[in-house]
Amino acid sequence: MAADKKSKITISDVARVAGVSVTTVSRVLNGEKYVRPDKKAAVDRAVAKLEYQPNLYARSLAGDRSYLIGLLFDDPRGDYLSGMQRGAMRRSREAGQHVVVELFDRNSTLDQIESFLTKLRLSGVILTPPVCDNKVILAALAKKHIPTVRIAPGAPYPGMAAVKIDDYHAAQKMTEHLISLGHRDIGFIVGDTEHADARVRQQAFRDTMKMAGLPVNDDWVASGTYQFQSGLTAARKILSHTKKPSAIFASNDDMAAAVLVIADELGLSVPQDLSVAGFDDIPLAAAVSPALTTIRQPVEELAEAAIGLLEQMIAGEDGATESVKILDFAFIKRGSTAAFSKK
Amino acid sequence: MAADKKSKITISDVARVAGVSVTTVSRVLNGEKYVRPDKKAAVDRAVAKLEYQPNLYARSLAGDRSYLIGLLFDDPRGDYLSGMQRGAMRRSREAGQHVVVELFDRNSTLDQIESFLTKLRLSGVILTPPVCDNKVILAALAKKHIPTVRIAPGAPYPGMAAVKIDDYHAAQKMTEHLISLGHRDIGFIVGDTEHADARVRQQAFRDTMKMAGLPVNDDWVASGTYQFQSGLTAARKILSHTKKPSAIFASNDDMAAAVLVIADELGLSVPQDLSVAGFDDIPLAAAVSPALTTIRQPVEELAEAAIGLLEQMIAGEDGATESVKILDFAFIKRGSTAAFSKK
DNA sequence: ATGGTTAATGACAGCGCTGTCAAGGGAAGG
DNA sequence: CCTTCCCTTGACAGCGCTGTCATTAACCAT
Repeated sequence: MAADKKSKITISDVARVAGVSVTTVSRVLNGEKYVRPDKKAAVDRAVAKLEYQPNLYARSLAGDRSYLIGLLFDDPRGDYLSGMQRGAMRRSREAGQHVVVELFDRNSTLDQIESFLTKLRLSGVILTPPVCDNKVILAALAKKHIPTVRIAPGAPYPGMAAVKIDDYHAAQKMTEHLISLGHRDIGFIVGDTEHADARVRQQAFRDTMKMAGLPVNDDWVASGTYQFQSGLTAARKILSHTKKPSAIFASNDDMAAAVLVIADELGLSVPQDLSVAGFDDIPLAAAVSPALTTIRQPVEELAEAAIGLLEQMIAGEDGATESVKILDFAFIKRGSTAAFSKK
Repeated sequence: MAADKKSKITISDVARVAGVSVTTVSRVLNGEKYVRPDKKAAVDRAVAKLEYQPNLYARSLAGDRSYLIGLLFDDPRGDYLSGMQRGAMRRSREAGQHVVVELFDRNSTLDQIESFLTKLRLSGVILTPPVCDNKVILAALAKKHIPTVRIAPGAPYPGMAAVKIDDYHAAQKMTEHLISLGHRDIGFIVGDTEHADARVRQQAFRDTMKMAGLPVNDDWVASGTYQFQSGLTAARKILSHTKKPSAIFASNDDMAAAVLVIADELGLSVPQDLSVAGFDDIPLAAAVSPALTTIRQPVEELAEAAIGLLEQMIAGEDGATESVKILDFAFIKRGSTAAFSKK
């Protein structure tokens, strides 16, 4: 197209070309009412012709708001993060916002957080687990009245929206799957209980076992941290007992993959001797052998939905603030689970 | 619209408390010279006392620069991205900058890129593969004179710094490892040749084989895209021939993991019947069974170094612009490679 | 002393935009 | 025909900071 338009063009250039005042241009840019259609058209034409780009910083300074959305996280599993970002960015672009990422771990101080927030004056924030349940951060956000959407949070937090899948239902479904295959001795690896979802998944497992009239043997329940390494330890612990379960349900795929490795070490073949189930459907799940039966979380969609809610909140739509959006999960049957066969 | 907390404090509040002019405060804030130590101290004290946070947008507007660093990528492997970000963020925070992430794939238009750049007026940009070799993006960045650091780029680009490991040397080392184990029939899976590193790794493999006086059998060279899926196809192709190689070197871990799966399918045991080598040392590499012998890229360090270089470029240090920083890789020996045993 | 530098500081004018307010014009109401 | 009210528009004053320039103090070398 036009090779180069160098000197930065401003709103007054647009005003001149469109034959209106800068105020009117500003109105059009911000979609305010009280602008006659013909003027609006003239402005739109001028904007297009000049390839005008409003100065983000001038807008932010004058309007006392920003066009930046913060995505705060604390070292989530890599694949989770990446999908989340992809979704958030795609949606933000449409909304004229940009995504600033920031890392907060449990060592972050209140000062750091407040400093970050006041400095960037974010127009909205998305919190991923486990930051979404970090009291300090939540309080700081609430105090500053920053629109916030939490992804897969634990307990609700007043004034903040949330997006999640139904972890309980999903974990229940997986447990039922194992039971329906004839397994009665089922082990479970708990995730990082700082994440609310880890607690819910465990609860669902226990409830479902109880409903089916099956006991949960504590020898076969081990706690992990959602990390692969922790899965190794947990699996070793569970499979060290003379009487072993015929199936293990791990709270996420990383740990389920670890079970596979330990089973291999112990000469147990999966799924003949041991069925293994995971959760999340990260790429790894399909990459291991046998591939993992798991639950798919629509990660990108979660992020997109979060940005959508944020937009509504920023726009001041009342309902949005307290809404909780639940997206569908998918049960993925692969080779790591099979019917129980006594031997 | 709740009446908010403490009224925002500005630079003039600081000036008043410190008993100096706003200009002087600004000088201290920006580390300019010509400020007497005692005044500087007074300002620092006032800043601390008031917990003053400069308004990012006012600074950007007035100073015509931003405090935002862009991290552009095009769907890199998840683990790579996550490490990259962690490193970039940690270092940026120290430098008072923030990281904006943005996705650019091959469908992004020049318009989108220019719009993004002029709107955010980034103070610097980091490019990850394969965006770092995207002509369109590079040209846009160069035209706007935005300080840019490329990570693992192909050919050098004038005016831009780069950070990388010595891919050639690393791939050479891996090839030598395989040869030293007694393998003579070695297969190779090429990565996405849009990434410069994929081309270099392949070249190193071929050169090293030649140096050792070993032929490269084209039946055993297959091309992939760095994705796990493509590794499946490539491995199937290579192992479909009657005469099979005794080792396969995949250009990254995802594809190496795929080789493991196919080997299992074909009843080949690793490493007894087939040695498999990867590259990158992503978490998956240690999670599969047997764990992969691979090359570790110091991803976070690469990102940190990139931000460091960016800082220098932003500060206007001459040498920085053209510098290429090479970080060390590490050779990781694990269970997937073993001495050749004829059978 | 005289002039020539360099160091240290402040006054002030914007940066490009939005919020506010005042004003003009028409439709509706009396 | 005059109000009243609402729609439509533009002038203008900042938002909080930095760049520029003028000014004074301090220091050297004549």
